[in-house]
Amino acid sequence: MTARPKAQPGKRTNDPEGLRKRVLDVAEASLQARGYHASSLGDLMAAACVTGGALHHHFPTKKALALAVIEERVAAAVEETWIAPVQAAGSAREGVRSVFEAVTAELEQQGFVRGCPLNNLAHELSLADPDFRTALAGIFSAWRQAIADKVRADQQAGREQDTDPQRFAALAVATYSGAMSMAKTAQDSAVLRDCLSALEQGVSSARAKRRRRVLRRHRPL
Amino acid sequence: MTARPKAQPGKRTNDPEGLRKRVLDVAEASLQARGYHASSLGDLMAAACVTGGALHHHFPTKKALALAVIEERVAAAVEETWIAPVQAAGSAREGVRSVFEAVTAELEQQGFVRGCPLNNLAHELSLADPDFRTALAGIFSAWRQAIADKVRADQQAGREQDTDPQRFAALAVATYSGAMSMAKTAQDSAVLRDCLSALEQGVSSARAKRRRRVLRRHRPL
DNA sequence: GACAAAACAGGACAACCGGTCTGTTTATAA
DNA sequence: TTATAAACAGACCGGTTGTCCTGTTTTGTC
Repeated sequence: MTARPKAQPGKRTNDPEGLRKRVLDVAEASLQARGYHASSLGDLMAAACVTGGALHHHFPTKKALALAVIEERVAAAVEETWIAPVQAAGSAREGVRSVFEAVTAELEQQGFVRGCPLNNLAHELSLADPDFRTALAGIFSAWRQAIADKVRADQQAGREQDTDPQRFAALAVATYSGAMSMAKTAQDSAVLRDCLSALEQGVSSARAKRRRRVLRRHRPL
Repeated sequence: MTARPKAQPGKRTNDPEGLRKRVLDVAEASLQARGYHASSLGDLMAAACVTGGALHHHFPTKKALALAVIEERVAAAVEETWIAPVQAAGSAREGVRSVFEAVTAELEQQGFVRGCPLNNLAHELSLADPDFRTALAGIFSAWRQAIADKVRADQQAGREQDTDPQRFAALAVATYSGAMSMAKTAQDSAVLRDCLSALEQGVSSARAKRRRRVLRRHRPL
């Protein structure tokens, strides 16, 4: 049984910020787990222990609530798990690798793949509403931009001369998004490791983590 | 105004297969455009000119209908646009490239990005229902398998010795899925080209789409 | 033609959803 | 204290959803 915040009917204390935070917490979790259309305001109200009047006071419509989650929570999540670590890393390549590994390790530990919040909502809402689409596209853009900027910083330090910043960033984000999509569907994070390995060995050369098997014995004539 | 099939109330002709096909057509389009939860059976019935009784006769529940779309239509779409072309290509790498280019060209021509049907549904339904998840995971698996098999065929022909089939396939599918996700959100297919370029030049070297450059001149100290 | 099963028509219904509305309580400032 | 607005409570409503149910028609078979 999950602990319910706010219960005593005795007294009441106005706490707009706290209530707003509680609603956003619950909404963020529900949007991540069930998506937009499958999340009902009734469930959210019950989970956050908030009445309809209070909810409507802070978020006039369901769309407004979801938009707030996207702009405040999803964007922050991308910032926290991707942008900041990449900026703090020794290089763009190293940053991407470390985020991949950190996320993979976290997924393996908790044994359940919830998927990328941004991608989850992007797929469901991009075509449904232009406001949603714009907000989500902005987060994707900032994500790629941060990685591309890091590549440019590397280049100014004399490294990564042959790497196109924009393309590298697009590939990193796309690979991560797609890998998380598969991991979520298969409920198995192994594909994330495969993708990271393939990314690192440059798609073409392998030599791989262990000895590759040669077996160039029988070639079809 | 879209043309409505079946209209004359004069006579009626039983056509189970045709009706079923019409429903699946409409359902496939709606699931692709609006997703599962935002697609109402009422709209589908109207669009396909099918009564509730007929719909219920062929598909007892909404879930059964969506499952049929996934197993018959989405799987077929992946087969048609990815698996078959890759198998028919001269090599795995060439196959991946040609599909990327074909899809990109098609998107640029129609000026609208609907996204990948498989990924769209995977994000919305993977966590919602285990039956959905299993069906979608199977398609992802077959997709990767086909690419990996092609790499193995290349290897038996003496090529791609340093490529890990499984990892290459995972990277190809993930990159495509993620790129489509961004393209859909931004309503711009440019990112697909970026990803393909980055994929082809092996992530590490840029110097444009031809000639790999070696230049192991300055190594970071 | 008789009969059974499949194919289809169409209404009914209960549950639910999101939004609105009115009223009450709390905080703020004069 | 008093007025003023923000913060919250809680019931209410119209519309929609997916599903079910009872009939009717068509089709195939003997």
